[in-house]
Amino acid sequence: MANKDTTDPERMEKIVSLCKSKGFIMQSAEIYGGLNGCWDYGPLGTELKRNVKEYWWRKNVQERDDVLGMDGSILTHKDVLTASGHVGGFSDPMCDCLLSNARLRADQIDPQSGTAYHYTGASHEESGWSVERPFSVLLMNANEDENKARKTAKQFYSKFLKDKTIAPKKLSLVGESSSEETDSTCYNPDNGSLLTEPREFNLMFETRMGASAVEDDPNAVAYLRPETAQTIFVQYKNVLDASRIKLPFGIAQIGKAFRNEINPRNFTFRSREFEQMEIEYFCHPDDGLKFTEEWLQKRLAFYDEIGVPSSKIHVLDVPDGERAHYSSKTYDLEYEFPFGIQELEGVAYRGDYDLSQHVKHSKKPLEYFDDVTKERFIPHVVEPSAGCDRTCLAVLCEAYAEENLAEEGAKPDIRKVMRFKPLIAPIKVAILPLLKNKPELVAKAKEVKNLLQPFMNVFYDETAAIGRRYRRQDEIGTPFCIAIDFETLGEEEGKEAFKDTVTVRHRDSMEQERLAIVDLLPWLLQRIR
RNA sequence: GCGGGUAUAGCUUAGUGGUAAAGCUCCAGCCUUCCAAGCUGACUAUGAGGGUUCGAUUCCCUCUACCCGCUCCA
Repeated sequence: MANKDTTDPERMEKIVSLCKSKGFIMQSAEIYGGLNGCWDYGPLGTELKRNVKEYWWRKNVQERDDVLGMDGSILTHKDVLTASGHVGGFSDPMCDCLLSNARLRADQIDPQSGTAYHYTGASHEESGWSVERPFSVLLMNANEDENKARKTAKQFYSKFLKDKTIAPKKLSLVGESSSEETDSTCYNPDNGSLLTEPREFNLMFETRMGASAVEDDPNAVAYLRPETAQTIFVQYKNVLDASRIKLPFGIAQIGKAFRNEINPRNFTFRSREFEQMEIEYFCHPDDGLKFTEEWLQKRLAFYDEIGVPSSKIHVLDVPDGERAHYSSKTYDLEYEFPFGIQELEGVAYRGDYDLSQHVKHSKKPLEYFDDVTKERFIPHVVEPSAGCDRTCLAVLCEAYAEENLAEEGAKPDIRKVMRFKPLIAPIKVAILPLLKNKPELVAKAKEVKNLLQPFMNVFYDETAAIGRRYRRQDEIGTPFCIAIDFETLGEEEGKEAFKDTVTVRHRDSMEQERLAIVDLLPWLLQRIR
């Protein structure tokens, strides 16, 4: 593992700020104070995300003979997620220590025996302060007496003091205290403090379907899917039968998934609502590991093509014990975000776990029959599962750049540039008449705009000076700017040959070249795909 | 979920228990023949809710969101 610190909070702040001010990504429901862990994509962010998804779809579905698409429902039958293990195994009961706030897994606490002392509250006579709240302490060593328990209890009650200058020992415990011998998992083994009741942390959003009259009907429960994968497994047989495809083949899906994360963090990186781009690739059991390696390479190439170079991606071969129990091989693709090295995608060899679970729970046969070898088996699955929002965030982070264009010694002139690959850029080309108060230039520019608009996302701008307009496009990552000038009109003495040509200005180099208007469309199409 | 921090205009920041300031951006106009020129003008803000107060953006409480550290992450 690389231990060098790649974090850069200031850079991240600038990126977040640019995302908002330019309309890439905004906080959800901002005017109402925001919704925790939810984000909205603005006009440019939406274009960017569409481009990422469309390119992913093109490369992984349309340009392959062995991958088919689907689009499953978000509301998910509870039995599907029971079979997958999400309903039962996805939640660990957790307890919090009332004294230290440490969080413990309830099923990992060993029973402690000793004498439990119970208190009902505490007060501070001089200030008149008091609190009523039951609390208990377990003394686990025979050589400790109640003074130890009282001391711990006072520490607990002192947490409720507003005046932090009052020492815990100045408090008086109130109410009847009682004690008994016990053997219990209700106490923190480290300090004897009472723990909270075990609480379930299921990360799935639960909802109820149908009329409100059935509110208590357990059969009305449905979930927002916590991953897109299960909708694929559940439809695997239907897709197979409907499409006449043969193993090995994949089913791809782009769609929303939802997890009630305890702690959303890092801008859009960990959100409660997020979009996945997943392929479940079904194959013969003998081929699983081979395809895992193949998909890893394919996925790395993909990131490179959209502007996230492999040099910034760390491939983690997830070691034994850290993989999901059903996976015998998992690669995590991690990107050097400004807030740390974090996972973009997992390529997991899931064996036949998912399909077998659905066979077991649905009692429907999901075997594959190979007509050539006469074999009947449950296919194994390789799953490249990418986070779409994370990918977009990585693209944004990677694209962000600042340049100082000023001469040495002069005051800095900072150019902000989003160096998106043209393929991914929200706007492909900006059409700019050199001046707006010359109607011929404006008319010609609009002509060029109308020529290109049916084929790509273009932007027309006639306000302000041309240099300013170039910089504006730099900030939102438009790779090409077309300027319509007087030479375009063919009115310049001695430059009649330039009639119906324009200058194309390149975002990254700021260099310009002259192209005939008739050549523009093919020239651009070649560069934006 | 715990601890710490933050919240003033689209962005970045001032400031104050008594009319909230600036730069940039944006918009309109003038000007402008290729990289944020200049001039004029306009718009826009104290996260939400309570409390104290004659008066709160400022002090207090609660909530919400964001950031950092834990924790968690099938």
